[in-house]
Amino acid sequence: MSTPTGPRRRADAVRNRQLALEAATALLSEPGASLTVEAIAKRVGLGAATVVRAFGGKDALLDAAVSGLLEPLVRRARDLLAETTPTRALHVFLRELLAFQTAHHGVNDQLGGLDLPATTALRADLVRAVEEMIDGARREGTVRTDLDPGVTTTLIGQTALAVARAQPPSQELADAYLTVLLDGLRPPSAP
Amino acid sequence: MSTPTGPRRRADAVRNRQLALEAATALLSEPGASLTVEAIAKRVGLGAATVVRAFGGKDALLDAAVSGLLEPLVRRARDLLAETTPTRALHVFLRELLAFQTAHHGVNDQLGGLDLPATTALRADLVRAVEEMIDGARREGTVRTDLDPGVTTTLIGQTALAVARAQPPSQELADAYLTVLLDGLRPPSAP
DNA sequence: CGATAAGTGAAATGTGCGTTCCAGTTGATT
DNA sequence: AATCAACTGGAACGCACATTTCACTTATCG
Repeated sequence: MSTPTGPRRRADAVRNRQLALEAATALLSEPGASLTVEAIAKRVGLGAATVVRAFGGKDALLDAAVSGLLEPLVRRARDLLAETTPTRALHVFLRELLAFQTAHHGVNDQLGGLDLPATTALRADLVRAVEEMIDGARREGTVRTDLDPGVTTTLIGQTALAVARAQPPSQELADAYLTVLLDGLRPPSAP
Repeated sequence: MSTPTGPRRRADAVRNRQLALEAATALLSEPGASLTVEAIAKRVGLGAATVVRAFGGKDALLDAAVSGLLEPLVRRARDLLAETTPTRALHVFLRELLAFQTAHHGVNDQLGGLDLPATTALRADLVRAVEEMIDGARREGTVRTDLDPGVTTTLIGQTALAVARAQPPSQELADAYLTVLLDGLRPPSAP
């Protein structure tokens, strides 16, 4: 496929687009951030119009920002699945997922009414990867099989969201979640 | 204390106030409900102004509605503490708490930026009751003691919230949560 | 350079929502 | 029935945001 030659893009516009993306990404990790276009613009000394235009709308900007955060996480999940046993992948990944949610508190908070296609797709990838881990772990006998696999996945996802919503989010709380979740997911009579 | 004699209150105003409260309460249990003053008003055929005036503001209306839902739950928690052992109270109450969240999906969803004093107070009561259950259950040896009690309470509360946010909320999911949570909360080497 | 299209941001516009106004209506009291 | 304060709801207002406009600026290229 050939890169379609659109109208010329000026270097400063490209740089401003990058600045806006970084500002949005930074705000996503701050608990009380307002996440308005003006707030994002002010953070890098741009006008609101410039920020919006660079992405064609606020939704697209946030979609890009969230996707940028999610992408490495999805890659990590896939890598773990390839490198190690499902059980170990599940344990390691859950720890990292909860740490991610603790660090990027705002990622799932104010995003309710927005249309974020790339983010939605990445989330689906994440769910698929976790399902694979659970499926494998069940086969290995380290995860209980008396629950529906899909329900188990949802449970894990919602648990991750819950960590992000705690006030304040703390690593201690995330650790407690992980401990309880993993113990609760074990087969009722396993070591 | 004597009831302060304010201006006369007409019967239809009292009735409309009640209608508005019921409409708000009903909307709180509907997943996709918009929860705007207009939506509440339209539901009972009143004007938006009337609905707002009856409570002195949207926040006060929702505070009353949510409190009305929460009150029986708090009473139930206290009753269980008085009637039975902490362990049994914890198990029974958790099941009912999750059922409540499943039924009243919207209660915690769109309420972020609002000021709800009565609701906040009731929530604190609820937290206190659950803390008491956990404390007692720990003493009875049915809940693990390697986690901070406060963290354990937060964990339970966030789990309840997570149930409400699932799409769609189902009793099956709530049951799965309960199973995993209770198994995970047991001391690592208990039956 | 000089020409010109791309880019910029302050201000204008549009939208959704809670709240307030006010002219008209209605329940209560005598 | 007559009076009057309480009540009502459509319209106006205020506010917070996202988005668009447009006169001005600036990077880019011959």
